[in-house]
Amino acid sequence: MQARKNFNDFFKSAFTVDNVIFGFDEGKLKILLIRRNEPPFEDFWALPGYFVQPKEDLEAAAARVLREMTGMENVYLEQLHTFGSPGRHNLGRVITVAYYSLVKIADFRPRAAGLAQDITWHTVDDLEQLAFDHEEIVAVALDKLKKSIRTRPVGFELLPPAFTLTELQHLYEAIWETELEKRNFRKKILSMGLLEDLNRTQEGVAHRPAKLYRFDEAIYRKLEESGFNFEMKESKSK
Amino acid sequence: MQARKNFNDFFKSAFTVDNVIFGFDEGKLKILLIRRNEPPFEDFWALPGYFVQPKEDLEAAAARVLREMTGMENVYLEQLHTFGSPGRHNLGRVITVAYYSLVKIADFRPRAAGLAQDITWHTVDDLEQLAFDHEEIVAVALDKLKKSIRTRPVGFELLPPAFTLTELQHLYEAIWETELEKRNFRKKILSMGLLEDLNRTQEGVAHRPAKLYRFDEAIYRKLEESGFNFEMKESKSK
DNA sequence: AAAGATAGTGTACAAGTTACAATAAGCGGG
DNA sequence: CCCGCTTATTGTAACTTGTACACTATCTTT
Repeated sequence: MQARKNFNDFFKSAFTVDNVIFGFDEGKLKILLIRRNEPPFEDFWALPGYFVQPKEDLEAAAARVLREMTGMENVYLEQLHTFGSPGRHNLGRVITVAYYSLVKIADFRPRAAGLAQDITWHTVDDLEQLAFDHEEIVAVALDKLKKSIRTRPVGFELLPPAFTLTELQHLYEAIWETELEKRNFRKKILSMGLLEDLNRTQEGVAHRPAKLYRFDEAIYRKLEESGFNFEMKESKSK
Repeated sequence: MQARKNFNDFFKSAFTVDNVIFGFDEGKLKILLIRRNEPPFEDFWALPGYFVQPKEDLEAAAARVLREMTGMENVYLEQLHTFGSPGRHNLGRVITVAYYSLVKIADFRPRAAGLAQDITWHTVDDLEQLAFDHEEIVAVALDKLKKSIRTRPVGFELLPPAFTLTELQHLYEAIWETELEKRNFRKKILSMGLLEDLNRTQEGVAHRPAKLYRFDEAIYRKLEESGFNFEMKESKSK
């Protein structure tokens, strides 16, 4: 096949992590983008990302980027896909491990500090052209998110600790780009027994205030162990 | 944050692809392993893998490894997860992009040729210790496969072009490590309309021969476009 | 107190899932 | 050729889940 090589003879490549950070606000699904202030793709919006350090674990690198850019810690973070086409970066070969995270947008405090870069939320259905292959990465992340909220209770990561059923429904509708039937949605989600009624209601709304719920993760863990499968369906109806 | 660096100052790492190649034979789920003939982990079984070449796409590298090791082409291949702990390789930092593939084991012709290495199938439920972190990679692949056959008709990739319903059922049972109820399994899979009855039967068996079916991918594509979702459930019963 | 807005709820029908057992079709041996 | 062995094939009733659909309740504002 080929002669035995010394380890250091093998090709090495730069590698980064890029983070698709999802948030939910004003009834819309958003992602956090950073405006580049140096070439290549200067002035384009891009996914937050950075080079992985020599002794740094991949997930740690993704968490670091998240912390440095947004000040947020302990948020939902999961590896998505690795993108490594030889031509994806024009300064040389860069392989990127993409992560996606789900954050409560209210906790976001942009840490623009030393960066002098814009960091802002963009609604996903009207993105301009992004740097590098980041549009493709976002597309893969969206696809993953759509599947993910179907089979795991991750949607709650995008909502505040106390939320109304209508807010939760709007979240699903925004991600799936469908409309769901109110009574059936409530029946389904409540029947799983994962929501705790907080016996509180919304305040400051000009109509009947809705009850507030929280997601009970402890119960979910217990149910999961005994074979329970979370599952929501995109029904076809209005 | 930090001074602007020249691109070439960033840390670089070696990159490999590793391939979890699944097959199904004798009613058991198997994976293809290669016995290492050089340190580190000399004489340990390992996943087939190799360094990614400078201008090579990741998926192309995975396909190349598959071809070189097994002679197989055009098989099901999908990216699984990227493993990059700083300590996972003791000669230096090596990041591996793991792929998994599903092959028809009957097509396998080991190309041991120049390699002088053993390449053999191992049943997944009794693996010895593997090289590097390959046990973890296999575990992730197994997990993925279990989920995958539930929601996409990929199981057929592991079966010969013509198969019986019992074989298909055994495949699901092997992967899920459950037993399924015969009548309900058949009803479910046939009701999807994805199987074409070949009007042929098994030969050379000492009992009533079973009908042979094939998976009709064209129909699946059509159904998928119109919103159909493949879905099989691990029922709890025998 | 009336208007405006959103919250909250029940029921009948359809579709899908589950549990369960008897008959059919080949082969091989006597 | 008949019997026994082995696996293949099939239906139905009870139950669970999904779907379609519209009215009343509660709060705020004027």
